[in-house]
Amino acid sequence: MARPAGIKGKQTRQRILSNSLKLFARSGYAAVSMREIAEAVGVGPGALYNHFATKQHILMAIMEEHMRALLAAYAENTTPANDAKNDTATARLEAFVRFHISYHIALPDAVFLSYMELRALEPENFKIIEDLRREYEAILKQILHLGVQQKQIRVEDIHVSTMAILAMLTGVTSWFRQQGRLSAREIEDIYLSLVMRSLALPSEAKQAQHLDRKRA
Amino acid sequence: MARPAGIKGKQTRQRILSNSLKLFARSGYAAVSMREIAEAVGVGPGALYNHFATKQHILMAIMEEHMRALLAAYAENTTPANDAKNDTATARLEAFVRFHISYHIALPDAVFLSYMELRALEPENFKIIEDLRREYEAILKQILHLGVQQKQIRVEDIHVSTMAILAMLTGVTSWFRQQGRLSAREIEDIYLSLVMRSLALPSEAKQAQHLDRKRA
DNA sequence: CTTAAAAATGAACAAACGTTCATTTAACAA
DNA sequence: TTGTTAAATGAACGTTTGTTCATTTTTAAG
Repeated sequence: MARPAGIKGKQTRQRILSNSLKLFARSGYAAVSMREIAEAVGVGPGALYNHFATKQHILMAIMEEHMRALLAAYAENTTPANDAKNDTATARLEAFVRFHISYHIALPDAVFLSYMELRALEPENFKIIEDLRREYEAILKQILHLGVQQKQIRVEDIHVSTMAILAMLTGVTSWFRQQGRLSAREIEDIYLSLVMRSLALPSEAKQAQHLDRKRA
Repeated sequence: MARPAGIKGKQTRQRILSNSLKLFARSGYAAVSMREIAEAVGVGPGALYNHFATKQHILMAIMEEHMRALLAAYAENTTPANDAKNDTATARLEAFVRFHISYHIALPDAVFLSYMELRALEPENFKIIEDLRREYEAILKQILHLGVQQKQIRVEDIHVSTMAILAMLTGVTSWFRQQGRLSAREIEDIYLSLVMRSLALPSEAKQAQHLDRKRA
């Protein structure tokens, strides 16, 4: 009887999300109008409301899907097989740093938006995204905890170190350009060295020397 | 109703700036209306235009005054007398980190705003603020250059390291709360340790070797 | 084909926007 | 005191805002 959830509809929904993401990231949520979004998608203003109840719902869908995709990508990156190999804090830390940098370089708009527009979320939506964010932060925090237990790293304060390292790593999105002089892999290596040394990891010097030789 | 007694223009100007700063930092430039600002200041909407030509002029005044104050504060912090003592990159780096953290903890709203609302600036205003920002970044970059020359630090890439360290330090504003468990000085110390180790300073390397006797 | 839901339209709405302006008042110099 | 000006008012203007809705078109099942 009823028309099954049209494939055409899902396509438009995706186009609304991707175009909104671009516009929100460039100009900010409050500065983008529904008419701008509609024009970018190539539909009339009213069509947007067949897929999202309000402008806020568009923002929330972008943020929530991004945060869940981020957590899912990390979970997949850290399969049981990989986790068995990465039984030391050092190995897990390296895996985390590489994952974080590469993911953030690949999706700078979504990362930027999810950080910048938290304040545009209504309280109940804010709470949901903030919880997902804390879940992600907890991953790194646990790695640092493990590292301290295993006496592989030394830090003054686990919480502050977690926040400091995440800020440093996420900051890559503010200057990285796809056509720049450094490849994604090189940037990974540089950030990894900075992080490893900042945590006073024993193998840090070895790693840094290795990179020095490669560069020279 | 009309002009209240004992109120001077300069005072109102300052009140407009400070209230706008609070509102812009909380909700974002585009999401704050001139009427909201006027209400916070305690005047009618029209009164704002006796002091600023447009809403954009208010934002620009806040940002430019903040950036110039930041540069002036660093210049004052680094007097010729202090600079003579701090003739090593290590000493200058410590001074920079302590200055940056304490300044950013003291004025989180202005820092946050000047970083978040760059995109709300019209092109010519954007260029002015971006130049001031680069001027500040150049301070740290020069310190790293000096450190490399003096062989006091070792980094894979000076530019990336500069951006990474600044992102890490500036990130303190996103989690620091005045009533938290750590004092400003303790936070300074923690960030300083992270930065010093991440740049593989000789004194820190020695400690790292101590922890890693096998390799030493 | 018929039918009914899904999707898109674009005019319309009330509210809010940044800004203007004629007007009134406070402050100060002469 | 008088004259001038900076400061404040609040209604008003023309736009733009997010959203709604009657209507039409598209799609696919029966």
